[in-house]
Amino acid sequence: MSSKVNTREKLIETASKLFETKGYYATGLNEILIESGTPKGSLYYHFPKGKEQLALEAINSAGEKIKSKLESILNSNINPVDAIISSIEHIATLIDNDQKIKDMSISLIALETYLTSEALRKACEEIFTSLGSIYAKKLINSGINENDAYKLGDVIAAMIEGGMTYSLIKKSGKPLRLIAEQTPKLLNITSMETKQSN
Amino acid sequence: MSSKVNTREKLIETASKLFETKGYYATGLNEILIESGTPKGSLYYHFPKGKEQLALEAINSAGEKIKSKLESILNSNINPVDAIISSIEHIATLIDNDQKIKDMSISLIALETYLTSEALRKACEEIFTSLGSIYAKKLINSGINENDAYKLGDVIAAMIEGGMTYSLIKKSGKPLRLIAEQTPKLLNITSMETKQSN
DNA sequence: GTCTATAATGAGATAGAC
DNA sequence: GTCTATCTCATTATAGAC
Repeated sequence: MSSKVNTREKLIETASKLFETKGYYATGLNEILIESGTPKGSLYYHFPKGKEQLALEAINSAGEKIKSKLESILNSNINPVDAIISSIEHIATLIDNDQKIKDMSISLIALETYLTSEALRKACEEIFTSLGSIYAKKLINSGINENDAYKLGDVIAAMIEGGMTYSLIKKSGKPLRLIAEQTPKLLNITSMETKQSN
Repeated sequence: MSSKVNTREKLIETASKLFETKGYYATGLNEILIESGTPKGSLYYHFPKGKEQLALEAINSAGEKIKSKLESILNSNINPVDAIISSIEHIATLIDNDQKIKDMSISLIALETYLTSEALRKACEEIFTSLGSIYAKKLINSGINENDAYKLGDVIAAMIEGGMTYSLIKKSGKPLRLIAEQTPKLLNITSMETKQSN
């Protein structure tokens, strides 16, 4: 039962949480070390390239969590519109209860780093693309044609990302709930168009 | 012709640009001073409370620019749907040409500071609220009822904010253009509903 | 009001013992 | 693989001459 894997994982876990909530530049390496109970030497053994390398792994870890959580929520509703709406309301509830981002969004670290680190930018880009695809696939399952579905998936993903920013800054899930309320308009027209041709 | 006002304004201007693009924590006071050609002593004369006070004024300055720019674009189209679409496409073009935020979004500094500075959080919240209202007022002018208009205004503002994040990270105006393309669906239904009762 | 020098702290990173 | 001591540099902020 060595700490071979655990130390590394614990570091990524802690870094992921702090980078997501406080941001990349506001989070010091020392803070990550103290909160994870790791000495500095171990960090540089596991992540020789330092903070940026740790951030890359933290972003990927956060991305996996966000993606799998979204997929699981979407899968609990057969109807894609209901599924997407409840995924939005789920985040709104999280923000109302606990006033910060945890396994919800990488917007902060993405905006902080896209100009300074191409590696981190690309990691964030891939996650954003994946989220759009997850929404798109749910729509495809309900009969919307692929082209429309991928367009809508990206629009929905971006809209929710913006909604999270609004909700966090306003300290209220309301902006997200307004988005949830308007979402059917975005989806129904497309699904009607495809169904009209039947 | 003293620098009484100019030094102060120049500092706010420079800080505003750097905070918007690089972020609050990644931007050092020294960087602001060098780029604006101001000695450190002057900064603390004009902003005794230091970086946070400067940031507050920088956020408000950026907010005013963003708001007035949006209003001017929306006013150049009578039709509210066309106006909103072209405001989105305008930002998309800016991002395609110049790969960073300038007088477009305060999302970055908002997400960086909402947990650590209530003053900055409130400043950002006010701007987000104002942007929603600007879209709402354009919709009200076209006959949409006030209640729906304010809901839609916030949704549109949040959606565009998320679209900017997506476009910046993807280094492409495409996400914003997809949003512009889908926007009529969001707006037409409401406007149809209100017009159907005529 | 302006400017320079400097303090005080904390950051990221490294060296080397164990 | 782990841990500690330390280096270097950049940060925000202050003191005091002009």
